[in-house]
Amino acid sequence: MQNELSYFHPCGPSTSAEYIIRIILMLDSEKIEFYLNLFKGIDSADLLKVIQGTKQRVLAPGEIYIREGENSQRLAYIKEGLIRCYHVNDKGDEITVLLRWEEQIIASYDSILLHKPSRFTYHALEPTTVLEVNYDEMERLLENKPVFEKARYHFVLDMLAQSLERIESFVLQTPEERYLQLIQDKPDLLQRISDKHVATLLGITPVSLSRIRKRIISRQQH
Amino acid sequence: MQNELSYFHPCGPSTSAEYIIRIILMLDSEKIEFYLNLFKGIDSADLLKVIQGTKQRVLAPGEIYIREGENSQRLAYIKEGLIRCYHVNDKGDEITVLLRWEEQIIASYDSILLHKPSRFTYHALEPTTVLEVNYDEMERLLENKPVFEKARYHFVLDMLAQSLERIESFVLQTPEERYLQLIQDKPDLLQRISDKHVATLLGITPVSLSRIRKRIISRQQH
DNA sequence: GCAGCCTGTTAACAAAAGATAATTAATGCT
DNA sequence: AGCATTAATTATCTTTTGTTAACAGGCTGC
Repeated sequence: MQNELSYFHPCGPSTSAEYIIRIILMLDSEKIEFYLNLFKGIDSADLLKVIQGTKQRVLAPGEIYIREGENSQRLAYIKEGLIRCYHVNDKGDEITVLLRWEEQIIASYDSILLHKPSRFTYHALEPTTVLEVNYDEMERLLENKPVFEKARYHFVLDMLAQSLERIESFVLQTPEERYLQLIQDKPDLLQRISDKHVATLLGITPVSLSRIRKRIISRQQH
Repeated sequence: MQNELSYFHPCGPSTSAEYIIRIILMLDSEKIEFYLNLFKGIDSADLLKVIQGTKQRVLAPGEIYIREGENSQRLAYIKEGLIRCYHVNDKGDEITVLLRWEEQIIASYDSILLHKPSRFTYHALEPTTVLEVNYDEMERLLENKPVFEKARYHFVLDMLAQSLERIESFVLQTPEERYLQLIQDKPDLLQRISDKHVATLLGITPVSLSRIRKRIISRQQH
């Protein structure tokens, strides 16, 4: 990342447009997609600073991204792969609290939203590529920039809508209905992760999920 | 509300400070609390416009505030009382999806977040006083005002933190644990609403909640 | 007062879920 | 290939929940 930009010294640019064009030429399309996603229409000088602070990382399957107890300010866009956020209960079982995949944003919401150490561990389930920024730094950098404010508002709004939908599913649906909904909404997910992670995500045990699947199949045959 | 401000004509104010002071003198303290809550530090001219668009409403117990199918842009601060958001399932049972009380904000998130008709009905459970604005109007009025962007970001961030906490409770806790948590976090709530509403809020049936209570009591005696 | 309505409790039964353990299938590693 | 590890299924048993219905207490309206 740093390499890509080392050729470019931002000393007195003639116009904003020139800035943008030169940056874009240096970046691969995935990264541009990421920035446009996060900061639609932001001022180019600010955009440059953000780009300079962005790191690309590749996580191996099983690799921990944010550890429990850590106060991580990492905000990452998942370019490819799958990240699981889990909690270890008293019995030592890992409970999946959140799953995030390509084109989604991941962060320790304990640290970023509540300013406290993460109660969860975040790790990759597949080879995962993320583009990461430091939230604190970025916020300091872009404080009082209207476009940034708007961008992050819409980002949080989006997460809120998703969260409320998930709450609804717990209140209004049975575990079986939640499972059927999931395979409808994201059918490839079941090929990618183990059932036990799906189970805890749905709020049930792996054994129970296995029975639900059996029930569904026997109903189809009938 | 309209009355209180009809004496005041904003034609060429000398300073922002003067604006603010004159408005504050005309308002009762609860309303000021509301505005400060929503727009910490906003420009006084904008604040005035928002105030002019704010209505105070009193809802009788049982009175519907937002009806299912409605596309309501109401964003309300609950000054006093309790509003329940519920869904009627195929069997005709009402399922409580959300409960909001004094000092909280209530809105149809279907309409405001997703721009579609509300799938839920919102109604008062107690005599309830709300201060309401039209979200669309307000957004148009305050577009590109940095302080407003910041305020609404923090408001949504707050709701997101609450939502994520509730999701956690469904994934990590049993119904009984959720119930115990609720009476710890908000003990007065149980005196104010019926058990059946608590039950569906926890994702269980009223019968089941009754049994949970019995179990807890018998365990205490033992 | 009384009938009707609603709420909460209890009972009885069916269905589903949790816990545990054993078995089988799949996967990875050397 | 063979061994070890992990995941998924199945079985058994216990616990919990859902469902339905009955019943008691409280409240309301007439």
